[in-house]
This record gives sequence, structure tokens and C-alpha cells, in this order.
Amino acid sequence: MSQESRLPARADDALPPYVERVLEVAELIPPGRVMTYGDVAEWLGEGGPRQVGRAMSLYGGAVPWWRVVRADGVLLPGHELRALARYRAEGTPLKEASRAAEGHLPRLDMRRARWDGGGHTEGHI
DNA sequence: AGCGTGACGAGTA
DNA sequence: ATACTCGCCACGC
Repeated sequence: MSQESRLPARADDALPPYVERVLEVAELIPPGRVMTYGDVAEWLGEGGPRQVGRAMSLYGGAVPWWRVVRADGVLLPGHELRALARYRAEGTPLKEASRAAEGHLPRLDMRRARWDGGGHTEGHI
């Protein structure tokens, strides 16, 4: 046929395959732990941190988005307080801001909070 | 087709 | 700790 029959594809049905994979990984992260965008990308074996970030920004609302974070532990801009409430409720390791940095929110203690998918690495869904 | 932008990351100064 | 550069890749204009 002349046109690649580019079907309209109902936007409310299936998300892009890559996005679905990203969201699944996000759901695997246990409470109290986090994974960086780069970790998720590496775990999937495809895409990069920015692609994971894009997927999360557009569709992350359906999963525990606060468990997918930046590698430097900075809280998600625009959602700092919402994320912080989650971390405190889950007991996620935080690094309190120093006195001198008053006004700054705490950052995640990546050394302790980072989760590598331990135990899950066999199935990858 | 180029160019700017972004829920990134690592490196350097 | 802050600022800036580069590499990365999908999107929108």
C-alpha cells in the first residue's frame, strides 16, 4: 500500500514498549530503596538515562516515581516535598543538609539507598 | 535537515 | 560545593 498504514493507535491503550519496560523496573524497586535513571537504562540494556527520564516524566505517575532518582541524590525538582514525604515514610536513607546549607533539602544517601536489583537479576520480567 | 531542549551522568576546573 | 563541558538520544519546531 502506498501509505505505511500508520494506524492512529489509540493513545489510551498501549504505551510504547520501552516505556512499559521502564515502568516495570520502577515497580520492582523495593520501598526504602532507589535506582538511578542510568541504572534503569543499564538494567534494561537499552536507551540511556535521558530516555528513562523522558519515560518517567511522561508516564511515571502510574508507578513509584520517587524511587527512580538522579545519580547525585538531588530530589526531583518540583516534587521535592512529595518525594521527601515518601522517603521519610519508607525509611529511605537520606543525607541531611549541613547547617551551612540551611534552606536546602536533604539529598538521598546514594551509597545506602541505591538498589542494584539484587535477587531480581535472573528474570528481568 | 538543522537546532534547541530535557525528571541524565561523568569528568574537569 | 558550584559551574561548565561533553556524550548521549528522543522530540518538537
